[in-house]
Amino acid sequence: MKKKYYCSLHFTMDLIGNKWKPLVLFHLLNGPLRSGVLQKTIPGISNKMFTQTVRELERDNLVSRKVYPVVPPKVEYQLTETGKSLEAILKELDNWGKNLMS
Amino acid sequence: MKKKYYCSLHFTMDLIGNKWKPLVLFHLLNGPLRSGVLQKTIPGISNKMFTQTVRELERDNLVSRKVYPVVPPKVEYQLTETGKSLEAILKELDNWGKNLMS
DNA sequence: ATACTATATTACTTTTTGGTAAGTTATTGC
DNA sequence: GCAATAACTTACCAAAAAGTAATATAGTAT
Repeated sequence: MKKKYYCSLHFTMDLIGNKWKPLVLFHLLNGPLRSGVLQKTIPGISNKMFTQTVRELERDNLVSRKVYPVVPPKVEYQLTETGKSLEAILKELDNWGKNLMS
Repeated sequence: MKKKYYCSLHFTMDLIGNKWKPLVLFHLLNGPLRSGVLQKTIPGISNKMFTQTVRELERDNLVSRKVYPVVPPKVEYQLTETGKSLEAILKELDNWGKNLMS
């Protein structure tokens, strides 16, 4: 570990504490998605931010990236086991928002 | 609501989807804290970011702010009912990080 | 040979975030 | 009357994040 964390929540926030990562992970809960499909499930995310977000999630071993050697390219993203371990939390966050919005 | 959300998780992330807010909320789980004490529980947060974070949490009704009319000033922050409803999630996020770090 | 496809990457600019340091307040204690 | 106190607030600047638009790739279909 490069950085020192004063508590484990701090570590968690460094991994998924931004706006887009939980959304990307959430949309992968039902199984792998092609890059383009995943991106379209998240209106408002720019091309650049999408790529950057999945790159970081891949680096942190929360999603895996599978490239099919075809043309035009086909790339699929799916949750790793670590990513899947966030399932309950992601659904609770979604539900919490649902209750609060209504 | 000003913004349109395409899913409730998006709404959640707009409320608490940054690095500091979950940390502030987490440290208030055990009860109200004075401003200075709360700030010191979060090493690395600057004065400005701290103030800004609690202001936004207050605006969004996740924490309440109680000012005691004394000199020097005394200000306490505590979770609102809405803030408390995040307790389980915050603890799970902390635990998730704990497992992953070790 | 040109256009089309999906998935990026890059350069450039704008916007947002964050840090530092100084100032504010109003009373008490010296 | 001056310093000390807690909790800000502000101005200024630097750094980081994010948006836009152009470009790359390499087969296949026209």
